[in-house]
Amino acid sequence: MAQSDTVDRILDAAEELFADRGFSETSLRMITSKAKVNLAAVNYHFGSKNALIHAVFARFLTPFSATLETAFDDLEERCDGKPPTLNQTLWALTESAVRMPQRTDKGISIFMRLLGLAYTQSQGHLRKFLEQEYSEPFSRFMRLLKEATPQLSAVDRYWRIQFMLGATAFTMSSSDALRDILENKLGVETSVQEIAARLVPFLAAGMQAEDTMLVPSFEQAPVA
Amino acid sequence: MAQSDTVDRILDAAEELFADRGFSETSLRMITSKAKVNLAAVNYHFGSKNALIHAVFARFLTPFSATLETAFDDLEERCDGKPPTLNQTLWALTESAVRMPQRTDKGISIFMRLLGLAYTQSQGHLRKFLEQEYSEPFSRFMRLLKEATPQLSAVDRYWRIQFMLGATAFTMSSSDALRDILENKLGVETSVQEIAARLVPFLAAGMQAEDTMLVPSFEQAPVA
DNA sequence: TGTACATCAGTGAACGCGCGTTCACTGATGTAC
DNA sequence: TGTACATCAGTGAACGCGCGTTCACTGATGTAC
Repeated sequence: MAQSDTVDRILDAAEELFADRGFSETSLRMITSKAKVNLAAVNYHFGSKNALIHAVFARFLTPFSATLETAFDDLEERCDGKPPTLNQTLWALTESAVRMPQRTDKGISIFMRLLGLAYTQSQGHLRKFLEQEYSEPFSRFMRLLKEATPQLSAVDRYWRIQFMLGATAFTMSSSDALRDILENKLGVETSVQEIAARLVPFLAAGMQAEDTMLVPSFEQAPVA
Repeated sequence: MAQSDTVDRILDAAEELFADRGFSETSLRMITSKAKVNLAAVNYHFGSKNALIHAVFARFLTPFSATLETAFDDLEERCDGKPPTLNQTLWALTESAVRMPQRTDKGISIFMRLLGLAYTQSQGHLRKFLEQEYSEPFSRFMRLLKEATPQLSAVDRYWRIQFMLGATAFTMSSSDALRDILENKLGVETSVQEIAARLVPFLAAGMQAEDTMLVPSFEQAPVA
């Protein structure tokens, strides 16, 4: 074995296994045997299992957040002064994700599934790590969303952003399984790009929905 | 201790811990000590940890699916012959969930969070169990969605249903945490009912979005 | 150029721990005769 | 009414196992003099 592709082999194996099975369902023994590497190598190179999880995220999030920053820079420049629209903002994010240099062909779906898991599995250490390292592009995205939806109250906007995150994280995080079902049931193949192209209009429409609380038979129409 | 509230105490404790931390992060020792019950009692009454997980789901899904069936019956009767609208269908589901008799005040959010986890954590046995036991109301809901959105192609509808499920499962599954943030940041209290009241218009708008693929700078506008 | 030492990637085996599960047992209650 | 037995909920202690981590060690490469 060459000198230190060991680190990369561990990261590759861990990334795929984590995406497949979640963090606590993936043992170091699975990772090291998939990576064809000694069990102790993980602790030698990374220090702990948690630190390995952080490294897996850092490897794709660091370049992604850089790409995203420049995409937002470009967008704001093109709009000189005026705030970008919701569609433009969502597409800037989507494009950045799709255009990221991929290590493998299933790169994006692994990447999305990991993000979904980060939100979903209750790994306190990971959430803390992500907040520390990547709060900046996240806040910027939130600011752009805010400027693109001035008609929404803060509370409405807050919840609709959660709905968007949910639809995205959930769909992308199970997209391999979903795509399989779709291919079997409907005989259609779907790329991540195509899913994104379907998702963005859905999200944009949801974000901009009128709050018509004309509800057939609900006890009391709640706050508008 | 009385004769067999043991079973219920185990179910109560398990339900709450699973919702908080996920399945594999919750040990039988946590459950039995929270329930103030002997460790061996879980295997005595349920047979295994997996069977306990199934029992937790069955306890709330069985009455819920009954409620849902009658809600759909009512709805279809009221519409006599014509297919119910998307809004009516979504509200029938929402109302059934909200109206379910609750064991505790945080009943619904636990219930929603468990459903989210079921989708999200890769517990093969659980998915199999749910498909076996509750496929009927699920298929019926899918059929109603189909009839309420005749303008959509099968593929579009498929993906948009995934987006809806994602937004719902994700939001509801972390709704306690989200609500806390909201109360701290914006000083607003939000009930599950209010979240639902915000979610339904978002979903309906997303489902009925026009597929305007007028995209600023995406390499190739994908299939419509 | 040759020797001594330091550094570093990697290894094999073991560590202690918490896990789900099992097993022999208890003690209360119900049933048969 | 009294005795023998069966049933059943629950218990305490232990089982074997897989986990993340540690530790003493190896062997190759680089550096100092």
